[in-house]
Amino acid sequence: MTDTPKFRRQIPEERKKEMVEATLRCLGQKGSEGLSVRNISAEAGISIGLINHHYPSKDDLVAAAYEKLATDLLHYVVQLVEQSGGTPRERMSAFFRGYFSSEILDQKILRVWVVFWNMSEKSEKVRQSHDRTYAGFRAQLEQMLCDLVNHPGIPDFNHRLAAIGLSAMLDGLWLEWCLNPATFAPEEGLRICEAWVDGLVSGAFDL
Amino acid sequence: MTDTPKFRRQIPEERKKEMVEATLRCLGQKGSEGLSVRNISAEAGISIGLINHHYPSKDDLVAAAYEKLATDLLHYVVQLVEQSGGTPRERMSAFFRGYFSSEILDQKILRVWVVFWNMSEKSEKVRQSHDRTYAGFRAQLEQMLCDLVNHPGIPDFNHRLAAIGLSAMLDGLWLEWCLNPATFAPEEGLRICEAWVDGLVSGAFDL
DNA sequence: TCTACTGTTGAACATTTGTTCAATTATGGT
DNA sequence: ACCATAATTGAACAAATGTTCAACAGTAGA
Repeated sequence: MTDTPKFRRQIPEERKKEMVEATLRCLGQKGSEGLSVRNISAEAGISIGLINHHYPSKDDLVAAAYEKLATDLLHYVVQLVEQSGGTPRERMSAFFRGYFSSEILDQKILRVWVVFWNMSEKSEKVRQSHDRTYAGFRAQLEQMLCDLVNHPGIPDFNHRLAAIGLSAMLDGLWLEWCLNPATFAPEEGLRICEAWVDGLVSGAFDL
Repeated sequence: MTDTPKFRRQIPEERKKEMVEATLRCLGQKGSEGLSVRNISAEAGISIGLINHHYPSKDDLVAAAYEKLATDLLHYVVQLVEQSGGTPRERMSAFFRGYFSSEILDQKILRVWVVFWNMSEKSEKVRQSHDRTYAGFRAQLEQMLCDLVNHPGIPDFNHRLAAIGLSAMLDGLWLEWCLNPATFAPEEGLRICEAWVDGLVSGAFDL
C-alpha cells in the first residue's frame, strides 16, 4: 500500500500566495462569475474551508489579489523602463511599449479589474490598495515627465496635471481596447500617446 | 368599502420603461449588489414575477437599461453642444463642460457602468449596445474636431486617431475621478482636455 | 516512536439567487 | 353588465452562494 498523503501542509505565507494566484486565474477566465469560493478552491486544488481559515472572509482574499496584480503590473512596466536605460524620451517610449504590449493590453486583465472596481467602494482594503498603487503609477509618470523637462530647450509645464492627463489617456485607451479591440490597433494607441508627449515637450500645452 | 385596486394595469411599453428606470436607480445606489430581481421589483413597486413576464431573463432587462443610460448620457452632452451654438472651439468647450459636470462625473454612474462592463462579454446585447453608443460618442468628437480644422490657419491631422485619443482621455479622467475624487478637481480635468485640444489645433501633434 | 500543534478537510447551514406557473384581477370592448 | 384578454401576483423550486466547525491528518520536535 503506497501511502499517498491526502494533502500537503504548507506554511500560511506559501498557501496564501497560491490562493491569491488561483483567484487571479479564476477572475481572468470568467470575471465575477469565477469568484466563488468553490471555484477558487478547485482551481487552487484545496478544500472549500481553507479559504476562511487563512482569510477572515472572501473579500479579504480578493483584496490581497488586487494588491498583487496592481503591484505586479506596475513593476512590469517600471522594469522595462529601467532596462531601456536611454534618454528620458526613450524611457518614456519604453513605458508606452510595455503598456501596449500583450502583457497588459489583455482582456483577461479587464475581467479582473472590473471586479476590483466593483469592490472598491465596499472594501476599505481594495480602495486603499487602489489609491496607493495608482498614486505610484502617476508618480512614475510624473518622474519621467520631469526628466524630460530637465533638458535644454524644453519648456516647463504642470507636472502633476500632465501626469494625470497622460495616465488618463493610457487607461482610457487600455479600457476601450479591452472592451472592443476592433476600435483601434495597439500601435495606434502607442502613436496617440507618443504624439501627446511630443506635443507636451514642444510647448504646445498650456498646462 | 373603498375598492382600492391592488395594482394598476399598464401597457408593456410603459411598464418596461418603469422597470428600466428602477433598475438604473438600484444599480446607482448599490452597484451589482442592487441588481437582484427582488430589489428591482421592490424599487419599481411591482411583484417579482413581472420582470420575467416582460423580459425573457434579467439580463435582457439590464441590457435595456444599458441602452437607455448610454443614449441618455450622449444626448445630454450633445444637447449642451447644440445649445451653445458658438464657434467650433466653443462647442468643444461646451462638450467638455457637460462631461465634467455633476451630471456625468458621478460615482453613481460608475456603479452602473462597472456592472455593464462586467456583462459586456456575456451579453451579446450589451456588447452591441456598447459598440454602437461608443461609436456614436467618437463620431460626435470626430465631427467637432473636423469642424475645428475647417478654419484658416489650423493644420490638418488624423481625425480618427484624434477622436480616439480625446475620447480615451475623457473616459480615463472620468473613471479615475469616480474611483478617487481626491486625485484632481473637475476643473483640472477640464483644463487638461482644453490644453490637449489647444495643442492639437496648434499643430504640435504628429497625428 | 510518540506527542502536540495546527494546517486541512468537507459536510452542514442559512441565505440569496433567477425563474416558473397557476391563480387572480384590472380593464377595454361589446 | 358582462366577458374575454392579458397584465399582474406571489408562492414554490432548484441552484448557488459564503461561512462555520467538528473531525482528521501531516509534520516537526522531543
